[in-house]
Amino acid sequence: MADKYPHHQIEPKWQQYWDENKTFKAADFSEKPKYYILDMFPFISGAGLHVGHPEGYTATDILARYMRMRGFNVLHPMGWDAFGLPAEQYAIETGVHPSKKTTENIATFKRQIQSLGFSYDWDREINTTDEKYYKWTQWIFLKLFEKGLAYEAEVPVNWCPALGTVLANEEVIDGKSERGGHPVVRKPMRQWMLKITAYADRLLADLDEVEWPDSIKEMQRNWIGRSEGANVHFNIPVIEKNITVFTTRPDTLWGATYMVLAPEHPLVNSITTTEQKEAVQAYQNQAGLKSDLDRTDLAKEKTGVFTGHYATNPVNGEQIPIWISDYVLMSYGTGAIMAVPAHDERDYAFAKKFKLPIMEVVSGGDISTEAFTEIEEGVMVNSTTPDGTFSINGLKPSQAIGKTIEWLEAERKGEYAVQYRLRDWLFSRQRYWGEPIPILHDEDGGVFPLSDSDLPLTLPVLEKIKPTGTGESPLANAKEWVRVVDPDTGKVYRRETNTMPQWAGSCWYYLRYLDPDNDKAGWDPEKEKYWMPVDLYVGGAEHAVLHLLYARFWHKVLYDLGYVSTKEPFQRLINQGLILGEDGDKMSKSRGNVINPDDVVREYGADTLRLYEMFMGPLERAKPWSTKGIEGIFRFLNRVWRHFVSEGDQLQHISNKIAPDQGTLRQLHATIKKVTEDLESKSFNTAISQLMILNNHFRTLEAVPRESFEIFVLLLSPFAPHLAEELWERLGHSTTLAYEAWPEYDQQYLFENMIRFAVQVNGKLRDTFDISTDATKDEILQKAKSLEKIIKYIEGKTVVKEIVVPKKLVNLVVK
RNA sequence: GCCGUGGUGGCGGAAUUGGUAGACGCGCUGGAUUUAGGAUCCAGUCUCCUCUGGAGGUGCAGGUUCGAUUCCUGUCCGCGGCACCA
Repeated sequence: MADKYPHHQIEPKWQQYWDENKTFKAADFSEKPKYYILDMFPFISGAGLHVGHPEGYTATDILARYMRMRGFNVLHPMGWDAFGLPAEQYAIETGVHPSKKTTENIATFKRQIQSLGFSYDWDREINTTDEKYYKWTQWIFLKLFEKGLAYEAEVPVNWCPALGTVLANEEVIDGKSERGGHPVVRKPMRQWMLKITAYADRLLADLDEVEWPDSIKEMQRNWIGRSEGANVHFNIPVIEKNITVFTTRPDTLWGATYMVLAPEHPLVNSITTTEQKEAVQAYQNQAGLKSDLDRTDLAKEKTGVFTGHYATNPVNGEQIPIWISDYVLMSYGTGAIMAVPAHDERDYAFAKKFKLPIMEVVSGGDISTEAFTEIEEGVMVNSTTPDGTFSINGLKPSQAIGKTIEWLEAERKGEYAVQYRLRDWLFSRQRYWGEPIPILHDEDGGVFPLSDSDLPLTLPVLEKIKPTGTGESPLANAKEWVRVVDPDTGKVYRRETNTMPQWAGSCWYYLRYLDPDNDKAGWDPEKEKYWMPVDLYVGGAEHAVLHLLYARFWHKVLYDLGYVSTKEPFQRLINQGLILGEDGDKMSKSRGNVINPDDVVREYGADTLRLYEMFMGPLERAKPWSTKGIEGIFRFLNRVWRHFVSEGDQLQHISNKIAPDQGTLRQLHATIKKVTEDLESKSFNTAISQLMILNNHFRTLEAVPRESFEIFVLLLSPFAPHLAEELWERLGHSTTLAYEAWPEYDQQYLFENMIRFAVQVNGKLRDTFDISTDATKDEILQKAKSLEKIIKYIEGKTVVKEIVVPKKLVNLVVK
């Protein structure tokens, strides 16, 4: 191993140099154009970094370094997302306070990240659990509250009576608690909600303004789930009230043969007959145990109970039975639907199971076998009011929808409506390790926000973090903290004991990086105007919907209040794919396939790890780790080093005297072009293979001209910065190459005077030939047809078509 | 189930305004060097066949085209998300 290149010396040396010289400190305000490149900061767990983290971090680091060399003022920060479940669970199990464990874990993450030589401006490091940070998270919550976007509601949670605590979905497996296997029930509990639905239309519309992958935009659009239709009012004679349903298909009103309410619908009790009471209540209890996912999408078999009463169909006066079923969700629409089994698949399945009538109002399908749901095909039938004054018969469903809404509005039986699938954000957690919600309650149910000057509201230090047994947060155990007495009035308040979800801190961290030490404000508006928006945001695809939607929502609220100057926080977004274990499975402790970057750095060095992570394949794709693959990259860096640095530690095979030959110039400039273009398109893997090709070429030369080699070193430097800095220094430069100008290619060296053409006969490759680049089409054809192998194929046949693709191929079609 | 995404040699992958499939790397085979092993260097390496040539080949089945990994239809399988993991 003696002849391996000395990464153990080189890497710490340059990390120390960058640190001491603050090489990567980002200046607020500059003549240069700014570039804000952001990583999704890591969620801190006890497991430390795994090789999946550095994938995105390496990609952004390469681009950050590249952009500096292109003359940009680059902001590239890092911080820690450190509230959340793991530290709290650890505390419950071991008695170690979450803040202690979190501090240790952060130290590990930081050491690991720094060992990879990323060019972060460490003066901007942030930590969501730092009270100087979460003071401003709480401040934003107060802004949301003042704007009426935070409210309390009764919402079901996963309640585990045996553990005396509320569980996260993740902690519930098949209706049992992960720890102990105790039964878990859905229990309504008072919760803080954020009214993200008030921003649904803007969250949807402004997706057009950001440069994100179409697939991510599509997922967000589907998540928001805008649908247009009508609210229709059905009279319920027994209670002399209306129940409003939302439907996207008001044209099928004449086909509504029954109505379904969500089991939790507030009117269920009042419209249930005595005979049905028992069955309805049993069903309600049962439905309460299921999650929405179990109730709707995963439920193959429909269930439900008849309430015993009827509703009046507003278009024809018919009495239709009212059922309850868990495929109707209280959280979507009005919690009630009109069921049109002939033209809705779910209603069809339900009607078949409970033998309810199926009435065709759009002809064109076969409703004896399945629901017919087309709206551009088919013709409305049986759709006339009893008095004959209104009919949509004969129309296409898509035309009938609008006409029916007009009629409903005129008759005051309904109106146009837009519904979103997006639900308000359940914002409270019954946990200790989160930001305290800065709210006081009085005995009469009054809610009082703290004033800005009371912030931060810090977490009380608890001797032991343990469940309260009531479902309240462990904070409720901190009696003195919870009880607040107004010094002026003597009035007693109770602090909110719920805390914020982990998402809160990550909803605005990109703003805190702009001004991390400001204790007067979350950030300085001038700095915000200079740096925002984030020019490139890189992180895991698993955040495609939730984190990105929540952060966009907060940003828009801050925009409305004038605290930020851009409508959207993240102008460009890239999602990196998962790095899988060597066995092709997701890395996890239980599978034993986790690769620890510490081991890789020790064995091969940071540059090798960085290069390998990028060489594995396209950034966005999931790809398996390979120990053999990383050795290949290590060999490449070794070859670079050993070819140019002698045993005696002197530069070799580099000449000041010779000029580059044509072949070298062409390879060199092709490499500048390819690497530059690949960096622009984030195709890191192919950029690296091009660098390998150039190095392979260099190694065939007696000596490489110094200027050519320097260009190679600069091109390599964003990928393998330690090695590049070391070579740069040995080439006689006294300062870092981090701000050297990025090489530019010259088109003239790429020119070749001969070009290779492929010759196909009937689309099959038969031969190739070389010809001058300025050859005419006729010359090319003539040459192609004169080739021995080609003559064999066209002899005695008629050439019916001759295709010449410039600079590529000739195809002769013969009969 | 719904939404999104992917499927190319033994492996990771390359090549798409439709134009020579398999760049680069790994692995493997042979050779050089070495007391030996490792490391390093050189050459070869999609599969098959009747081998100076030819046939097949990009999950599967079709279609469009002079020509399809690329476009279209259908289908199978893997992965990510599904609102309290983040």
